[in-house]
Amino acid sequence: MPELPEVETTLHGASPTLLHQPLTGVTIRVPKLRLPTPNAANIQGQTVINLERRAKYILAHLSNHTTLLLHLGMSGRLTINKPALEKNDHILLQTPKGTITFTDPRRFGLFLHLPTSQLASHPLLKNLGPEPLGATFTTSYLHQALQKKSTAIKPTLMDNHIVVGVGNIYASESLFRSHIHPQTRAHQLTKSHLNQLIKHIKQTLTDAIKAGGSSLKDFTHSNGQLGYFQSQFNVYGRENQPCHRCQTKIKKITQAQRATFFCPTCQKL
DNA sequence: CTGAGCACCTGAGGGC
DNA sequence: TGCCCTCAGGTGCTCA
Repeated sequence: MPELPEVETTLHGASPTLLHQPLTGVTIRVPKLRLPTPNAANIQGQTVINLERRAKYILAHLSNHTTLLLHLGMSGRLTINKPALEKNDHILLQTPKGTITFTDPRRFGLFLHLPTSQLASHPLLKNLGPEPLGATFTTSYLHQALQKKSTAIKPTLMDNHIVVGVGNIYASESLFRSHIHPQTRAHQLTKSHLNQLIKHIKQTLTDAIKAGGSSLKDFTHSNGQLGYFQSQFNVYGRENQPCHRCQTKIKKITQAQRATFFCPTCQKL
């Protein structure tokens, strides 16, 4: 999937087609993604009055006090004005500016239609931690949040209760930049470690957003262009290749059933 | 409450 | 060519 930078890039890519536009055509071609999909008739004709991102969700607020909640899952993608309908094109949103197609082969994505007033208390949203790029994601917050966490820092960074939007790629990349070993127990990190970590999470995500998101197998910009942050990865996907900093071979391990990449020399336990 | 493991699902790529 | 295995960006549920 798309991690936070890809979601952010997708949102910006789709915005000119959707924002302040009426949804003149809505086609929903799949009964359920991760959860059942809504009835197109309830969405059609509404105008998109605002677009925002929360964690990896894209929220499209509609004129009738309802909101479309979109999550790209692992393999979801939005494309503008796709020339032909293909397999796994699940949802089409048409406005006078163009058509947005939501494609998601694995169907781990989400498309829900909810009253806007219910968003804050919705089970998927109510327990989310702070935004990594927000002002409340600080060293003292993280220190407090990790105090009782004896789990390894890498999977902990991917826990949405602690902080949202840090996925498998950027967790590894941020830890590398911070010189922190991914297996370090979260509560053992000092404030100085956490200060570095916060700084590098923000920096890594910001760099990736500037670069237009990473271009992994299933991700392209909404306009079809490829992001190029991928070429800047220091550790992710680089098993056995030399560390950019010290030439040691990058190691791959498994944590919480997910691949973790790190440099055993630069990142000490 | 916590942490570990499994679940959802398709498609790409490697080995034989 | 084809079969089988493993792996992939996420995240919520169940069970011990």
